[in-house]
Amino acid sequence: MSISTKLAKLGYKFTKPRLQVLNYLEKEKSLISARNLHKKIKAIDRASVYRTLNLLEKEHLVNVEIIEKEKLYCLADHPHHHIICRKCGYAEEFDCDKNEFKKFYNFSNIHHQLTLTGICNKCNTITNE
Amino acid sequence: MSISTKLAKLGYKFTKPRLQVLNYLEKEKSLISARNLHKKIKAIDRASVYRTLNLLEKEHLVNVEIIEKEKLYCLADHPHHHIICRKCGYAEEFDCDKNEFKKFYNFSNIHHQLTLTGICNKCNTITNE
DNA sequence: ATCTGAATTGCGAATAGTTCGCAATATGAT
DNA sequence: ATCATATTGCGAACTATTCGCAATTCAGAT
Ligand SMILES: [Mn+2]
Ligand SMILES: [Mn+2]
Ligand SMILES: [Zn+2]
Ligand SMILES: [Zn+2]
Repeated sequence: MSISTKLAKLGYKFTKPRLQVLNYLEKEKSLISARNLHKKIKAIDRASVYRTLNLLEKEHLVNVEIIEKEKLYCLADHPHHHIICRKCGYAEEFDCDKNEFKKFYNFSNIHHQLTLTGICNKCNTITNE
Repeated sequence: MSISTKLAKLGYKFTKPRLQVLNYLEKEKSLISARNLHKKIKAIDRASVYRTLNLLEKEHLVNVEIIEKEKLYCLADHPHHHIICRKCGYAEEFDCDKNEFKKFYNFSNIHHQLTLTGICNKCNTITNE
């Protein structure tokens, strides 16, 4: 089921801002912040970008990672996380095994947020030459 | 080696604000934010609390988790993470196996940030009664 | 113990990401 | 087409954090 269909099923109206944000996220292969998303979609307001991303987050349709207080988003089409270069922001995905976190009997409704950061090969080379 | 000794070794001055922050963190069994730390140590300035925590973070002497855009700190005396109740903020620790993240050959100097959130037993009971 | 230069502090102003209030507009059910 | 209401755009507001800078404190040398 496409994400826009999911949104409709959840009772949300299918508006131009939402369409544009979804379109962009579907193209984007990496992580993107609200701020950069807004730069890319100049036609819609900053607040609408934030509101749409919040909605997608609430419905678990995007993954969120926080780097330096800024939320970074990508579509949650499959369970995964990212490792992000602290120098240049380059990101790679890796799969996520949700079962890993089943062991916490004292809590229910467990969510998890895992972010790895490092220095990518390219930046490492630049630094050391 | 005590943390204050470590700080001295790293060339930092041993000041009243730093002492007070360290003292408080050593007592604290849970996670605490800069804001709440400042409430507890009224004698020192907000900016000094932030500056000390940043210093401790840079030197890897505290663990940091971000919940709703606020950084939460605890002493990094042993490798661990927390699972935090989304309703009341109650936190439990769990051990961390750093070797888990060695597999990312394309990155060096890997750091990781893992945060679990859930609803604790107590809050779960309250909600359903 | 005093001196001294550098590190650190406190203060208030500034910043950055995000949210809010509200009037105007777009949506989709009838 | 009409209508109720969900959503938008705009600017102002909010919150955690940082910054600039003068005043203070620290630690090492005398
Ligand atoms: Mn991704
Ligand atoms: Mn802890
Ligand atoms: Zn890089
Ligand atoms: Zn709770």
